[in-house]
Amino acid sequence: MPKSSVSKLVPKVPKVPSVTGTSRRAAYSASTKRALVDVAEELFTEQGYANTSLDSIVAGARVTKGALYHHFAGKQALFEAVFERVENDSARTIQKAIKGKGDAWQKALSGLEAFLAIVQEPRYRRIVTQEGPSVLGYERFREQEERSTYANVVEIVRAVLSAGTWELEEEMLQTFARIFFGTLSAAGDVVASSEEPEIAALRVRTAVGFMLSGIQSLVDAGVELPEVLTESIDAD
Amino acid sequence: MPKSSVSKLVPKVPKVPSVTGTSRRAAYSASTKRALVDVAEELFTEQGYANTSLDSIVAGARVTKGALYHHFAGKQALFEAVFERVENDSARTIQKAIKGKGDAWQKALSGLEAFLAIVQEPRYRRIVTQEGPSVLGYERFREQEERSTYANVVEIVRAVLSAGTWELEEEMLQTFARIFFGTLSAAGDVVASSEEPEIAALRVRTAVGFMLSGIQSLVDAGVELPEVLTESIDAD
DNA sequence: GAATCCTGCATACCGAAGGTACGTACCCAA
DNA sequence: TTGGGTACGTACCTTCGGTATGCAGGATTC
Repeated sequence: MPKSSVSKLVPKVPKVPSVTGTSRRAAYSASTKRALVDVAEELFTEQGYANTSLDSIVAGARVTKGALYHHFAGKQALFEAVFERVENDSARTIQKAIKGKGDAWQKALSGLEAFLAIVQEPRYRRIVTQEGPSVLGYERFREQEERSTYANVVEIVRAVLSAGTWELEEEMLQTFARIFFGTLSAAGDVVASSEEPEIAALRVRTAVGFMLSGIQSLVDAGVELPEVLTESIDAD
Repeated sequence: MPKSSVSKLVPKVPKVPSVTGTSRRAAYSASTKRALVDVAEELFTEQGYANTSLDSIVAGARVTKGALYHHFAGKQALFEAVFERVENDSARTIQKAIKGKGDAWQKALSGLEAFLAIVQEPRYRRIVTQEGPSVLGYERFREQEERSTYANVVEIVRAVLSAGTWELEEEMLQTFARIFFGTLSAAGDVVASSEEPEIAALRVRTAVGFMLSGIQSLVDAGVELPEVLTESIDAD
């Protein structure tokens, strides 16, 4: 579709740079970059990574591939930018939810609610949960995760497990956080893929609360290690 | 690379079909189909789905694309065949591990061990965990999962939770199984991505055993619902 | 056992899509 | 005003999934 005339409308310049703050040119550039990420996020969410062509993205952003390859190294780099933004947004939302809650357990429950809400968002499901590991590769996926949503879970787990009187080594806490993160992801998945999210959320809260209260009772009782497999622990 | 002469070696025909059992032709056909799945599994595991070209697959199987498209509808269908085989193998391995163990908790622990071993296999990590959801799409991914590895987890959870005296509705059990499956997947992931799998496996057993024993203590005590969020349950 | 049928491939080709090389307009500084 | 470099646009290349078609040779029928 040759539509080469009137190739770009006027983007909204956030502020008026008087002398040498942000130049006019830089503002335009940032705007088109944002537009590319916006359109990419939308199309990736709707159609998936493989089924979204760069042509459709640049068409949606009303630029050409030259612009895209000026701002990003390639399709994967563009996806990574989208991925980071979704993750950062999600992490901020969770952090807001757990901030100010005094009790560690209250934090945990608030965090659970926030996480359940986020994981139901189509963009999070598609871009982070579904396509993230495949497109970015497992290594980069975990790296990115580590710095955003997962970090919140670590803090929650740390707060909860620190309530007990026993000392906990960092490695063990990381392990616990990782596993609990998997628990939460699956929990969110149940809700998100359910035909009745409300009812499913009730069941999920029950199940997770079940596991949590089980841990809580152990922490309160001052139990240090599960008796179930005490024999296999002495090698540390 | 034109290498059209001597295009195929003699495949091993399993049995001699005397009258109308399995014809010679059909044996050849099944052999080339298996060869395609074999090579595809190997290349998908090593390079991932997107980075593996059909040309390299058919070259590895010493056939052409004509053969591939005769046996499979396309690249995705070939992946699905590989996926199914990996899942079925894994499910069988787990089932062997938990068979014959009398106690429900012994079954759970044996199943955990088997699952941890499987999820460390490169082919399972890459094909099922990493690329499965993206390539097959979430719907088909869960469908396939439902019939194989996940089914074992459901049985284990059912056995464990039936140990209590309380009755449990099916929906709640499914929810619990899904969440616990997520827990196990994350647990396996920790081990698989660790630089010291042996030590990581110890920590994982401790953490999962922790959660299990927490549940166990509640089941033994006859607790029906966690007190933590009793107020949000009465809507069922 | 000869003619026929049909399966099981091979060959050649097409179009889409990611990526690249190069040209250019225009903002900014001097 | 002029040089320079950023921020794109344009044209093209290559790879790869998919398709249409041809054909050989084992199976079937008589």
